[in-house]
Parts: sequence; C-alpha cells; structure tokens
Amino acid sequence: MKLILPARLPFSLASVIHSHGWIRLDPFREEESTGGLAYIAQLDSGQVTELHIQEVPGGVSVTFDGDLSDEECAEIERSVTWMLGLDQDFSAFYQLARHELRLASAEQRAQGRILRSPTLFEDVIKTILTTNTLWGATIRMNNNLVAQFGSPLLADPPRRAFPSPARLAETNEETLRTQTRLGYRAPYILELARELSSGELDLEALKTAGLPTPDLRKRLLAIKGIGDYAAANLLMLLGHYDFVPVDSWALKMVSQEWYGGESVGRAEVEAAFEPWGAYKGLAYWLWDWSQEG
DNA sequence: GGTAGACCTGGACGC
DNA sequence: GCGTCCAGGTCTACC
Repeated sequence: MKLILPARLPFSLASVIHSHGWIRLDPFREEESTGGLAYIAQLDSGQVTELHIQEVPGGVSVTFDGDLSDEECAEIERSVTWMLGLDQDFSAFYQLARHELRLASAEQRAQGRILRSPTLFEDVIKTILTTNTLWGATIRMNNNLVAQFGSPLLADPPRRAFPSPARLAETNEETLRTQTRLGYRAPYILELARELSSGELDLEALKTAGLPTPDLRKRLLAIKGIGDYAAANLLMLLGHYDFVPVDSWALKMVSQEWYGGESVGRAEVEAAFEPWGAYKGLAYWLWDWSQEG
C-alpha cells in the first residue's frame, strides 16, 4: 500500500534523516539506494509493518506491506507526519538566520526538522541512552532493547519494532542491567515503562498539550534519568528551542569558537546563543562550526 | 543554589 | 590477557 503525504515547504527528507543520530538506532534504517528512510512500526492493533519513506515533489510517499484497515493507515499517516515534522513551519527562524553566516544555508537546505520516533516514550528512552556514555554504547544498548523486547516483523523476524511500554514493563531490572547492558539506566527505563503501562503517566499527551516551555521542561525533568541536557534535547524534539542541550561537545565547540580554547561551562554556552531567544537551541543545533567566523 | 562523589560501560593504554 | 584510567550526564547527599 502507498500513501502520499504533503509537507510544508521547504522540505528535504535528507535533511531530516541526517538531522541527528536517530537514523542509526533501530528500528530506523537509512535506505541509501533510494535516499529514503525505513522504520519498523508496531501499530496500536499490534500489527508490525515496515514503512518505506521516500521524498516526492511536495512531500513524501510511504509504502508498506499488508492489507491494513483505514484506521491503521490513518495511524501511519499521523506517525509519519509527526516523525518527519511535515507540518512544521520554520519561516520565522529562517528570517533571523539569513543574517548569520553560520546559519545562512539553513533555509536553502530546508534544515530545522529533527527526526523523531513515533512515540515520545521511544524518544525519551533513546535520549536516556545517549547520556553519560559514548555513541557506540548508545547504539548497542538501543539495539539490544529492540532485539530482546521488540515485536518481530513477520516477513523478516530478526528485525523488530521498538518495544512497547507494556512489553518492557514485564521484564525486570536485573535483565535490563545484565542482558540488555543498560547499567544504572535500567531502573529508570523500567520505572518509565511501568508508569506508562499502568496509565499513571501519559507521556504522549505532552506532544499536544500546548504547554509553555518551562512547564514542559518541568514535566520532562520529573522523569528519572532526564537532566538538563536530556530535557533540552527532548524539548527540541517537541518543537521548543528555548534551551541549548549542553553536553561535552557543546562545551568544547563554544570554547573553541568564542573563548580561544579556554574551559567554559554551561552558562557560557547558554550566553553564546542567548541572542537567538526562542530559537537558541535550533541555532546551536544547526550552527556551522566549520565556517570561519 | 551549588558541589562532590557515585553510578556503569567500553575503549584506550601500558605492562 | 589483564589491570588501570578515562569519558560521558544524572542522581543524591550534603553544605
């Protein structure tokens, strides 16, 4: 089956795919032969299907196997629209970026959209897996989670969807620590899965709650394992760019760019992007560090 | 509000 | 092959 979904222009699927490292985490996959993106989705009905997404004039096409119901197709449409931010509008940011050499090509490249998972649950877990570790370990932990707890794709069972909260809630901390190799993150992820599974917490509601950034940030910081960096990262995924996700790389780049290599802290990074106001996180994200200032 | 130390893994390095 | 050190954010206890 095939769906055609429109995107607000300018749009570039390649820009979304390469917006950050999510494309390298299961169940995402880059389809290099087509320049497209594949994602193994588990629908609300339980059906597992692989979505193949390619850019077409004015938007994207989404193809998938199986004879799915209208309801399932509508769910795929909602998910892909969210994942790629098809309806996001960056015109105000582009207007500001035109006056900054380091961001001048953002509009031409249609940058701004950041690849998201269909659920905030998946993005929160992936974000926790990026903290206090190296990228290689993030990939390993995430892929272990998918391989051990994800529902299999019928046509290719070794490949799996991202595990649901309910499936993760059934496991235990010891398994997550020793077999999935999550280390000290195991209790955080288990607690989150159990809170979602029991209905105690409705994470997905945060996508559409329309909360102001400080309130949204407070809700994210209440999740164990989410600190300043992770909250800023998730706020960006939710379309709020008021905070810079300050990690060791940000400290290094700001130190080199504005402080002659002298050691800097979080305050200096925030200060460097302060002029960008509500877009400071996005300005940091898209900043072209390779350009001469 | 700020700070120190613990948390855990895997890669790099020296022996 | 083994032991040690280090990088990477967040949490908790303490001041």
